[in-house]
Formats: sequence, structure tokens, C-alpha cells
Amino acid sequence: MTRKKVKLAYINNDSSRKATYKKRKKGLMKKVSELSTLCGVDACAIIYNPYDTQPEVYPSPAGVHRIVTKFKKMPEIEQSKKMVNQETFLKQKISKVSEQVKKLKKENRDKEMNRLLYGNLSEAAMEGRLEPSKSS
Amino acid sequence: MTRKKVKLAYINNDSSRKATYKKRKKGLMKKVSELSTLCGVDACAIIYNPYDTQPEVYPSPAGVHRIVTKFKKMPEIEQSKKMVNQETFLKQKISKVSEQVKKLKKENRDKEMNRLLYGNLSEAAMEGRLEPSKSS
DNA sequence: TTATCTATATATAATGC
DNA sequence: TGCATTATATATAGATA
Repeated sequence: MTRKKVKLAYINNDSSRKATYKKRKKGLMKKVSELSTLCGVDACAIIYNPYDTQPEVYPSPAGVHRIVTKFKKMPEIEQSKKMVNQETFLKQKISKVSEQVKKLKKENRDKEMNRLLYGNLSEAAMEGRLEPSKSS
Repeated sequence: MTRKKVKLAYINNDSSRKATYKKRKKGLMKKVSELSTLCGVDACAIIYNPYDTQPEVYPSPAGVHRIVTKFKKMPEIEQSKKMVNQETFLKQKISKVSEQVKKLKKENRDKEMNRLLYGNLSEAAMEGRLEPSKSS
């Protein structure tokens, strides 16, 4: 049974989008609640869906108001410093991959050095790491 | 290696609380981002931690402001209707368990009826469903 | 439509560097 | 402190009732 492997894009099918929304909203609210409890932080979430004029909030309208008021008092420039968004995620992922690349390159250099010193070509060749560098 | 089984309560140990905060905040922001994308909803999150004066927000300060403004325009009573919080979670759990209890009771009645009609005591007894009702 | 059921995907606690 | 690993726990897509 193939169950998942969802691409991160707007779900066109109405019923499945709604179903996903319901499940994920519940999960999200639980996560916010857990973070608050475990780490003693003040957190809130507001979700507007197109099916409803009212937003769904955590922890409560009053709680949201209190946090929002705190937030509004802060100058926008200060707020930006701690912004967390998709761009940040992507950047994190990129730097992680870059690190891996660096590590692999070093590994290759070591292998190559080994080959030159001891003529141990077979092992490296087996691992497919010695393809001639194509003219790119 | 025993790895997890965390109770949902404030983590006293400073370093592990901070580590947990970092991980879970990241996960949470990702979840908000995914919900927005998958379901095309307008969502935001604000997290204040004690280690920092600035909150961490999704999707951006401007986005939060926009959503928050929408929220503020709404009368409080309307807001309450769609409140999702821990109380709601608990209520949901309770009603789910209540349903189970109802189902099991019905099952027991059926079993008992069967016994009376056909004298098929053994099966029901094996399943441990025929304990005498205690005076409670 | 809502609820339940599982196979899988994802998140994350503990650990070592 | 932060990052990487990995064993587990949790979330959830898809199917079914």
C-alpha cells in the first residue's frame, strides 16, 4: 500500500485539502501547546481558512490578544531580526548540503592522494569516485 | 538504547529545555509553513522565549501584522466560537473515550443476551466481559 | 461527511563530537 | 555551544466504514 509522499504544494482536490487541513490544524495546535508547556514560552497561532470567516487560534482569543499586543509594541526593524520563514529554512538546508559537499570533496582528495602514493586504484574505482572530471 | 518518553511538563534542566526549544520551534514553523502551502490558508505564529526579547514569528513581521489586524477587527465573542485550546483537546479525548465505553457496553449487552438465549456463557467469560457489576 | 485504521513519513530525545 | 546521528515517538495520507 503506497500511503504518502506528498509534494509541498496547494492541494487542488477540495475534499482531500479540507481533510488535510483538519488533521494538520489539529496537529499544529497540539505542537504549539506542547512547546508552550515544555519550554515555558508564550506562543500563539492564528489560522484563517477560506471556509470560515472566524480564525482558529491558540491558545485563546484573549491569549492571542495579549501576545499580539506585545508584538505590536515592538518596532518593525527589531521584529525582522528574529524572523523565521521559508527563506530561512531553505538557507539552512543549503548550508547543510554545502557542508556535505565540502566533506565529500575532502574525502575524494584523500582517496586520490592515497592512489598517487600507493597506486591503490581498484578500491577507489569500485566506489565510483574516480570518474574523470568532465569539462563543464 | 532507551531514547524517549517525555512527559508533557516544563523541562527543568536548562540546557535540555533550550535544546528542545530550538528543535521544536523549528519543527513548528515548518508545520505552519506546510499548512499554509498545502491548504492555502493564512496562518501565523508568534513565539516569545525568555532568552530573548524579540519574538520569533511566522511568516514574517509584516505577515503577522496583516493577520493580526484582521483578527483584532473581530469582536471577541465571535473569536471565542472558534477557539482551539487544550480544553478542546481534552474534551475531544473524553468524548472519544465515552463513545468507546458506550460501544463496549452495547457489546456486553449483546453478549449477555446471547448467553440468556443460547446458554453460551463460556465465550463471554473467556473474554472477561461478565464481571459482576460492583456496587459503586 | 466524519471516524477509524495502518503504513509511512516526519519530528525529535538522547547521545557523541 | 552547535551539529550529526539514530532509535523512537508522533503525525498523517490514503483507504475504508
